[in-house]
Amino acid sequence: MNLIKKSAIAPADPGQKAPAHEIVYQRLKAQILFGDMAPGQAVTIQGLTESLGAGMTPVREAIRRLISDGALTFQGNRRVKVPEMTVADVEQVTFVRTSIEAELARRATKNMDADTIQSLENIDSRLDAAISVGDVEGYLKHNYDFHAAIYAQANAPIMVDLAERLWLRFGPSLRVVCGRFGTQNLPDLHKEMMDGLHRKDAEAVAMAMAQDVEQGMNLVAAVLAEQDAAR
Amino acid sequence: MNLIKKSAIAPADPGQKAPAHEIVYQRLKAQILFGDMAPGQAVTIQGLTESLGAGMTPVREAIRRLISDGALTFQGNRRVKVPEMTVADVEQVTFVRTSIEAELARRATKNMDADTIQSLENIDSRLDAAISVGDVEGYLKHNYDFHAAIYAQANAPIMVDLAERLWLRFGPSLRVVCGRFGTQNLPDLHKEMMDGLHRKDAEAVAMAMAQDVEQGMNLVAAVLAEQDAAR
DNA sequence: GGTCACAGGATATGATCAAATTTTGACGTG
DNA sequence: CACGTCAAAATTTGATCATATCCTGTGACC
Repeated sequence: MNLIKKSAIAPADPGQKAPAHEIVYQRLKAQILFGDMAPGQAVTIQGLTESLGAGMTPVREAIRRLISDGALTFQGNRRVKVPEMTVADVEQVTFVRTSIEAELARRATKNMDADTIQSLENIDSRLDAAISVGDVEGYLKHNYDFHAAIYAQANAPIMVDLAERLWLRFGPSLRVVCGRFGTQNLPDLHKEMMDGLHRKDAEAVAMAMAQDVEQGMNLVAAVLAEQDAAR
Repeated sequence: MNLIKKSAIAPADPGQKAPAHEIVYQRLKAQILFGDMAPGQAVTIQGLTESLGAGMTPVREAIRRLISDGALTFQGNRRVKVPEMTVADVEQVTFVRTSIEAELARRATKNMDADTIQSLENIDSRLDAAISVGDVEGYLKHNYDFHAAIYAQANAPIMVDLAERLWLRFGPSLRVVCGRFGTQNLPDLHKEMMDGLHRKDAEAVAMAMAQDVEQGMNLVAAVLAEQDAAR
């Protein structure tokens, strides 16, 4: 029997149970969500096999999933790139996000327990800290975590799945927004949400969520319009 | 220029430009949407390579895309199957579909031209014909086409994409509904939509669409509840 | 400016390895 | 003696890789 294990590419991986294509997918997803990818940037299979140390097949599968998610686009010729949103795209995303995420917030409020509220407070503190020191990646991560932690309480996996898919679409553009405005000038309504959660006022939380979403999307739209005008 | 075309495996297909994984994806999607797949049915890669005459890689990629679409589920053990919806799932799908598809109908009404209205009438006629003869597959196809043709006018690709994704989720269950109730007893509000389209009354069309969606989803929920009760 | 060859990259195949399910058989118990 | 339980072999299916083939865009050359 062959006792020599195959070359372990991933260094120091505690949970090596997940298949390679899953790992590749998660890593690419994180890169897209948290701003390592710029809109318009080309994505090549062979480039990823090197940078991620994985084979072609897992990378191909991960890319297909991300294309289906809307996180990458397939440009007829068989090249793949990070999509560049248009103002019309932002408008559609805004409509759907407002609808879905407000409802998720509403449902989450009803299931919310004290422990989760506390951990939300913690996440929001870290978020504020990241904002104050201009840590863009930290801002993006904690902001995502804040929303995700709320939605996780909604007990609505399908809606969460759809919401996540939409985040993947505007993730790269959010990075651009941060580059343009800096983290200091990114308002949010997290405090209002926390108020509503403490009071168990589902409608207040839903409304705050809707406004939070709209505010964020408006910033994205503004940057895109600015870019269009400059061109 | 090379005038000799590459060996065409598929016989007599004018558009042989599509790559294998795309063809496999489209065929599986159609099978899921139009009822060739039963909820709970196992999907094996090797089975598909045989039944579709394709290699493993294209089949794998198509399956990943469909998993991302929610049309198939990945059961931890790395097996794949057609998902079985729960009542809670139906409820979530209903909420989102109502919101998105009503809005799509609203927007489509504003862009609707006479030719498209005519072709909608034609589709609806074929739909009625399929209903009256109990042609389940025809019913599913034409019903889908009717909705798709409306949404195509909305000029909102992202929302259409999301809507399509939701159709893939409940497609297999719809087949079960037809098996339970027959096509005769499946009401719809297509006539009301057509009325609204002729009058260019976007709100009326949106409301009819919302009711149509809700009605259909209620049937699915009813069948699922029945199955749960029987167990 | 048009054509052709070349290079980079994507697609597709089959082989090989690993994991999970199913089959099979042995054993103990009622 | 029949049956149920458990375990290990065998088979089925999934995951990954290396390689071959094909497409697309580019640049050299006429």
